[in-house]
Amino acid sequence: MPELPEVETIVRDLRPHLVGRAIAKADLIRPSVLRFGQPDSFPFRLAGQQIRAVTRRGKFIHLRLSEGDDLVVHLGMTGSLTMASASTPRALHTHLVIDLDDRSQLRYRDPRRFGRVLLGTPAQLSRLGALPRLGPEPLARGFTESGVAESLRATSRQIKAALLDQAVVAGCGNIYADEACFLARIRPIRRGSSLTRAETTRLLLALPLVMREALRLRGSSFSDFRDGFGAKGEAHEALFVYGRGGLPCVRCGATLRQTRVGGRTTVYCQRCQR
DNA sequence: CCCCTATCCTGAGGGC
DNA sequence: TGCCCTCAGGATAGGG
Repeated sequence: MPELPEVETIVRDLRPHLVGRAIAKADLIRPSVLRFGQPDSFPFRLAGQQIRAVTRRGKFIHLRLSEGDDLVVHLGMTGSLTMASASTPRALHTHLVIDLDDRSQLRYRDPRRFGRVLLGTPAQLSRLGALPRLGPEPLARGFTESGVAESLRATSRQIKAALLDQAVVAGCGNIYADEACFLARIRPIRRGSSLTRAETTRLLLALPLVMREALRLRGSSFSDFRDGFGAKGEAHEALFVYGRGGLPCVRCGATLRQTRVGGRTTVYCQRCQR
């Protein structure tokens, strides 16, 4: 599941191939993936526009286009956005293909279809609430002082459920929520209101740490994640707890406990994490 | 307002 | 081998 480090890996991969390129043609193979914008006019609106910038906000990828549009992509659970040559056969579940003026292609694929594509000017997208409100960026300067600590300590929800809320922290998903809780030695099932200031501080230091390390390793590829060229990352081999329920804790050797928080599989060490 | 659960969807993996 | 069942989860609608 692409979270912040995976999405950032893709953005950095794609940026040098996309910026400055013009869109020659767009093929919206499965119109239902377009959640904002008109499917019928979509190809005409994109054709001829130049890609000016490729950026990320939370788990959203933004292609800023020359006529003022943003083409926005969210990868959901199983989405991928990759460069390909026009001669490569398209994989099953490819929903959008964009031909560029250098005869390369940008392909959007998403078997499970939890992802989405949006097209509009930033004003249109924000005016009609097409994009959700997003909290601070964990990798931005000032993250630990951004007010996240206060919102975590103010909620009665389980701390991991709050971390997964994109309005609280942008870009955090199931993997790195578990990893950050482990590194901070905090039980993910604790209520936010039960955390001390010292504990929220540890958590807000741990989250960027685990994300930077995952970014260095080009993301976690459990089943579906692929970078901008279709290759796997290596961060999943370095994870402390995610996917390791029932296995020994890397720190103390105790058996890692697996439960559910907010409908998500959650793994933690009963001895290390209080 | 706040919190929680069900829902969308396909493919992988287990059991028999 | 093949069939059926369960499970994985990001975002969000709707209920309590």
